Amino acid sequence: MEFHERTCGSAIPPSEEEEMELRRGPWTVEEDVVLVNYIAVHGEGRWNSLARCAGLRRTGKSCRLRWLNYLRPDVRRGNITPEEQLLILELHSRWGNRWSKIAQHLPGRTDNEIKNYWRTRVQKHAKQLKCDVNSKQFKDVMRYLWIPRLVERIRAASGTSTVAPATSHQPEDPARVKLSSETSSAAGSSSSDSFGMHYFSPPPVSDGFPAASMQGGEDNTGAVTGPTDFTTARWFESLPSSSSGGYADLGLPDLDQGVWWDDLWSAENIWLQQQF
DNA sequence: AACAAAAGCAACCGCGAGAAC
DNA sequence: CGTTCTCGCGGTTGCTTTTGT
Repeated sequence: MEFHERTCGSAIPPSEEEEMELRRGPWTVEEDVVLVNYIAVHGEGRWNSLARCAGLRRTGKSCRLRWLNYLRPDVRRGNITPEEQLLILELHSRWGNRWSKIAQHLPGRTDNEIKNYWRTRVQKHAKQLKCDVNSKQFKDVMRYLWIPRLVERIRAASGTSTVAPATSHQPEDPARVKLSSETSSAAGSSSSDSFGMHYFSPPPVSDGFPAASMQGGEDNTGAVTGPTDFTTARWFESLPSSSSGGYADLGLPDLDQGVWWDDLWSAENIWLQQQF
């Protein structure tokens, strides 16, 4: 990192009084414009001096956060796709709450967005099941119900028998096509590679999830362990499919719709009682 | 239609790591 | 080598929007 003071150039330096009154709370359109324009000319980084030089009465932190989470051109907004849900579940089982690390594998998604997704969607339903998100019970639900269901949906959508890596273009999703062409500037430094790397690295046969997942944490090295010897295709093929009387028989509603959850979880509760 | 509760999300905070001085 | 500064991460807060009554 370099910490040389940014010279302010033409920007009018705020007076001491102004500097004392740092703005907080929601950003205005005007502030956004200033920040975007400034970064377009000077680039990002050195956020504190950037904030000063741009004439923004914000902390460097605030500017950085606004840029990374909202203003960056490659930020993706909108619903988390089933592919992304699947990846989040998998990577979280691997690394725990390492949101930024997880975000590196979801181009255009921010750590904040993934964190919010986890807290609002996943943790909520762990609570509904009266169990901890890190508990074996909940992970079994994810492993045996949620993830297979997502995989099934992805397979159904793609019309193929294998899970297409998220980097493979899906014509119905222009955003993804766009993103995949922008991977060099996307959130992760190795986004195209890593995203396709082990799009969904399936659990070892022995105990389902990778070891870390059952301890509710991350591996000590923090390293991506890479695809297991149990290939995606093999694991995927082993899953029950709708045509073979799989989870579709539970009559689970659409995963993308909020309403499906309650039904799903009640169905899962029943199913789990039968299984465990 | 009005209100309350819940959900979703943007933004802030505290902390630790690492580089510069 | 200690201090200062910046950055980035994860956790949390609180405002806004949506949903339910």
